[in-house]
Amino acid sequence: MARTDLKPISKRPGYQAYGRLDQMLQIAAELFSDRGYHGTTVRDIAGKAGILSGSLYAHIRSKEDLLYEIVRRAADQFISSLEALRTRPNPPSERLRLALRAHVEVVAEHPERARVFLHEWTALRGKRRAEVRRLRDRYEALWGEILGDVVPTPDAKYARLLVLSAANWTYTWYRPDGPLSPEEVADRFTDLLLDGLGTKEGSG
Amino acid sequence: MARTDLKPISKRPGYQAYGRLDQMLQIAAELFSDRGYHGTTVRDIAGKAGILSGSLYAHIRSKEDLLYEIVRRAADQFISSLEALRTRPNPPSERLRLALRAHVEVVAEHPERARVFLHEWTALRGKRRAEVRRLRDRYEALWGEILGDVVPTPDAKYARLLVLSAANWTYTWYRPDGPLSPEEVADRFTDLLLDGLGTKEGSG
DNA sequence: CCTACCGATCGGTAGG
DNA sequence: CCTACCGATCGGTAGG
Repeated sequence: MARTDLKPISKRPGYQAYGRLDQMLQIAAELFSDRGYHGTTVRDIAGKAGILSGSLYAHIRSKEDLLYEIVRRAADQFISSLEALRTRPNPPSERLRLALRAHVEVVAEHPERARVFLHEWTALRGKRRAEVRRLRDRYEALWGEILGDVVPTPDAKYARLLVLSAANWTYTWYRPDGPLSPEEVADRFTDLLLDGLGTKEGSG
Repeated sequence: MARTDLKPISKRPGYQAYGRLDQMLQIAAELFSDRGYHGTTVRDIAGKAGILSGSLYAHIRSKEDLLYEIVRRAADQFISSLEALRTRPNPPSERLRLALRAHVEVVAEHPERARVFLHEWTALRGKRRAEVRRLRDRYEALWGEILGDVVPTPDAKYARLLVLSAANWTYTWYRPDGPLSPEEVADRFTDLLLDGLGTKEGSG
């Protein structure tokens, strides 16, 4: 399970180091999110980085390297933010609230990475695509754990789908510069999910 | 507001007529859904239709014509299926149930068109993109009407986001050949949304 | 709908 | 990271 195919010029620790490679990954994530993987050219990416397209290949081996690395790191963020909650001894409904907060916060922090993780990953092929699918399955399994403690078993499947839908769709509408904080969004969703929205019945 | 830029060779009534153009739209929808608009070539489309790429242009003026026409027709389906419910005098929660059924049924009938409508539309540019955005806004406004009758005003905004998330995310996981009927999915979601999923509390 | 193409652009490389 | 490319493929067209 090769961790990455990026050129081993230097062993950079993480996304936040802001070396040249990290900068290129950030630029690529924005463009892939905006125009899609196939709608983005290596010249677009190089141009935004202030270099010529050929020079990109001093840092990467292929365009797909960039997509893979963005997706893999985003998956790590989503997964580890949920795993961090497992150790805390909270009641199930509180764990649901914290999990939704964690998810929306990851989306809010880097919407472009979230979008690439949740959609553009389909442009990956072969082994890398299969690996990303496993990461996605793992993330969904973590949600299954959380929901299994909240909802009776026969409903847990639909509950998981419902919660994941709400969580995953956020990247299509949430704007970090908008009026809603990630926490506010997550808490409203949690309240509506736990209590239900049927509070006006009989009036129609 | 030009309705279409397709060549006016013949005035075909609708999608179900299965003339040559409709067949090409169906093929294009499947490929766009599968590989994305930019990931699909006109040679892919022509190949699946059993002709050469140049021959496509006897039916269309550009590749974008195909995308636009698929998206426009899909939008019509989603919108009219919700508008059809407005005339019926149902209680609000029942209208929510019927609306979710209608949405999931449209997704289930043609998942590839739903996917193109809900995602690949972003590949459209200029006027066509703006027009599709208006169609999407209109669809969301119809949901706003429905939710406004179910939920108290301050929560209606989040309720609409929650329901639309559940509805719109279905195309990513729903499989027509799977064990779940559209109605079953919609009804489970409706029950969970109306009643809430917090039924195990205190056990964790 | 085919034959036969076109200019533009694509991802990527060699050699500095 | 640049100069200078490469072969392949792209969306699309002219003329039948």
